[in-house]
Amino acid sequence: MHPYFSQEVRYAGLIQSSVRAAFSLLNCGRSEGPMISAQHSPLTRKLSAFVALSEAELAALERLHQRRRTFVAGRDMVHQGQTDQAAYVLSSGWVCSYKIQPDGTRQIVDFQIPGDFLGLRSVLLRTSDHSFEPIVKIEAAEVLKDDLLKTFAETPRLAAAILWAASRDEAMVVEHLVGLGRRDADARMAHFLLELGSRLALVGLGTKEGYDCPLTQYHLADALGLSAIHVNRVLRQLRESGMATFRNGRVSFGDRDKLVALAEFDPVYLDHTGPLLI
Amino acid sequence: MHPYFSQEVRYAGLIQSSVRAAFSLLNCGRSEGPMISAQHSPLTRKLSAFVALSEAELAALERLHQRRRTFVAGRDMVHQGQTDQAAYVLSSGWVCSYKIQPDGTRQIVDFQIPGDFLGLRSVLLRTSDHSFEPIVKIEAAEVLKDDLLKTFAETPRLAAAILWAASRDEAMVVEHLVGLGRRDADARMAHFLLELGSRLALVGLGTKEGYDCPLTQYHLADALGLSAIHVNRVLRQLRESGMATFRNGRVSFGDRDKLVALAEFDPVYLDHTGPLLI
DNA sequence: CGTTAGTTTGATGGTCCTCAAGCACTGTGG
DNA sequence: CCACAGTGCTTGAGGACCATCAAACTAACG
Repeated sequence: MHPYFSQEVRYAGLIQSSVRAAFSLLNCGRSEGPMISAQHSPLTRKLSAFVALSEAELAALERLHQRRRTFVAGRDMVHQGQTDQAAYVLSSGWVCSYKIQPDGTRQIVDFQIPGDFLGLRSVLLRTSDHSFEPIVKIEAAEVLKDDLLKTFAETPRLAAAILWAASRDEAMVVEHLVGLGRRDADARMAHFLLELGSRLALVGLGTKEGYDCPLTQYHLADALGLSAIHVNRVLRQLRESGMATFRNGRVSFGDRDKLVALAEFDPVYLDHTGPLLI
Repeated sequence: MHPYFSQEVRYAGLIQSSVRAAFSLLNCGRSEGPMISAQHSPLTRKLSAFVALSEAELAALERLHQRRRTFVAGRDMVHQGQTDQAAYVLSSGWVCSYKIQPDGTRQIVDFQIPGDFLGLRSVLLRTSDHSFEPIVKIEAAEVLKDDLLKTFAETPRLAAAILWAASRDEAMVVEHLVGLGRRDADARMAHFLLELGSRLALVGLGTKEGYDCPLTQYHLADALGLSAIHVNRVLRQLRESGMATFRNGRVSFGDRDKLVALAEFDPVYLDHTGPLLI
């Protein structure tokens, strides 16, 4: 027998399930389902905002969180070029994915917050070409290939929901690119704070008023393509104009409408609820 | 029967094939195959650079190009939010994908050159959230869902090769983001010209010396996050320093090593030949 | 209590944008 | 054939935005 055969069959099962699931989603809409509360994992809360999951699916999702691991802040979880077999679901803490330039400067591509996947692509397609670093001590559920495949095979609609989440992540990267190219520092910061707020609210870690945020001004600088010093000035200006305050690890929105106008923030790219497969 | 059933089965077949194919690729390497010449389509040339394709696969690839269509320059092929059933393979001409900001500014996310797919994701996953505009009159092969599925089912290694190409496109977007965040105008331009050169050379549309390029300085500006005026000055500087000339629709490399050094151009993200699924 | 990481502020200067205008080329219509 | 408009390229001058350098300040921590 072909040495890869068993894996091959499993992969086929995975994606076959996910495709079937996508069609199921077309017919379910956001109908009523089990109540989602703070006891559920962030990933569950995120997916439940867009897809009504059954009790069985909820249970399967929670089972994905069995292999709990922790990582200390500051040491890379995944390096460029590493072909890591496992993906992770972040359950608490923050991570950033970034690339280092030859001249030593760093560009942060995206942040991962609880409920987000890490390294999903390195499992499904190829090695990651950027690195992952925990920003604080994090807790993540290691998801081995086999666990993932098993879950997907048993609860195929989950596969579709997770692929949907991956596609949303891609849209965020594109929006990030647009911000770097065509927004000034103020609008970039405003947009960033608002996007993060929307993402966190989805997993119960923030409200319209604000959210806790462990990022330093250096993180913001590396994400937004600015110097840390200028980040500080921009934050001061947002604070003094009453739009938003970022102090002591807490982001507080003041005049949210003004902030949205400054950022030209249009959250459709975060909220696309349309069918996954047409 | 479920109204989507037949499509569902086809999708499952598609992805199942592609997964099986990915494993096949693991065992083939870049072994010898049929000779690839300029008579083949650009897509064929691109994929053949990384995967040895059989005669049958080559023939299937060419058959994908049957439904030829042309589009005039300047009018959008796909609008944001449009759920288009078809994807396209570009066979001649250039296209750009972009997003328009509320304030009217434009950010070009990527350019498509012959051999590239357009709207592949809108077929497989969801509606595109950016627009596509032909830069010159183009010729593209319309690939209907059913054609694609049939091809993939019959020649599964093609599915893997095409997924590989999609993953490469994603890596280019990330690299673009890094450039906007952390490179100055000169390095950004140098990097852009080099990347484009590598991509074009892969489909036989350029050499180490240079390539034809229909982009205006406004296109460059919108892609690189600069003003058209500054693009002009940067091009002049590259020209006067003998590194590269962009005039009359032609990019000519002068001192390529110097250009690579200026851009800190490291083409690994374009050349990753590793296994697709591990 | 010294060290380190992170924040804050000021001063200076470079990069790149904006406004303005001229030039080259192409196609169109009188 | 020439006037004219349209598109794209080129150059100059002035100024906004943001980086860099320098340094003080706070809080956490062993």
